[in-house]
Amino acid sequence: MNVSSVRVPGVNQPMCPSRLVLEHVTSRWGVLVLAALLERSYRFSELRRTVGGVSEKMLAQTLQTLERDGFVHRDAKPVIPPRVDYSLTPLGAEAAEQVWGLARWAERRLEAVESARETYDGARSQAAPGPVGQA
Amino acid sequence: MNVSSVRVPGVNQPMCPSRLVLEHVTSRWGVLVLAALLERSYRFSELRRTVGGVSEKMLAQTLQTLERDGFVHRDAKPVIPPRVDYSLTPLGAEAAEQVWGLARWAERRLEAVESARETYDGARSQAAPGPVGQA
DNA sequence: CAGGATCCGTAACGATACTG
DNA sequence: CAGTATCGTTACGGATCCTG
Repeated sequence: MNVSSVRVPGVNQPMCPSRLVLEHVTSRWGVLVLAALLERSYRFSELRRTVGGVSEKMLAQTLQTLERDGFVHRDAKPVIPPRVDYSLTPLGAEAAEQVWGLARWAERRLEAVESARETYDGARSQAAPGPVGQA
Repeated sequence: MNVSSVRVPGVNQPMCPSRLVLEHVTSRWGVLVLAALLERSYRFSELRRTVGGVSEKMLAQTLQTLERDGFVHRDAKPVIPPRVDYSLTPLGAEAAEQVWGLARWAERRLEAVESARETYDGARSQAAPGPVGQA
């Protein structure tokens, strides 16, 4: 795969298919769901509480996407009240470890990034004096 | 960092800051820009052509975000017509290799994912008979 | 040529209500 | 409990115009 292999004339056209997989696992809730399931399996609303801040709709949608891609296994027990357990497949565990690795890298370099941001923002406020203006 | 460290009551609240870094580097154009710059430095519209399908606005925005995070170096030469070269900082090279690694993983597992999707889609069409209905 | 400002359509997202 | 359906909002992304 090389960078030029994209194909996006108008809007969200296909582009390279692996890009889609990447977007699924790095999606806002995808990362958190994978990370949570890396530890153990969860039920739906249990997962919802654990992740925190995710709507039912988005959680369901995220789980379906991840299930369709073969990353999570959905175990729906035919009981009343319903009980559904979600867990990682081997492929999903791989995915989870990948994104978790990336997340840990981001965390390790967070200080460097924040430092860079301060430098950047500082340099910009020189050009456009703010409350500290030395006019 | 653990999954519960998120904080998103209403909308796009802060959550864990490393999540932001992750979103920047895995963003739609962020990945492609980093990947492109991994090979060599580029000028603005050169990069625009290389990535393909990115609008001026989004490319500028992506580059600014990446520059602010300390991932890309912006070298604006004071000439007419303007010439601006973009390249990776050491930190940016690290980021690029990380996401590139993830992208390559996605590519390696693409077949497994697509196979999983077929299984998933196939199973669903059993429940809701389509054009192949065996009624 | 590099990019800022503006306008606008789309689609992602969140909240709520409802169903099995 | 585990979702689906609907609706309103928002912000993301693209096209265009314009300036240094």
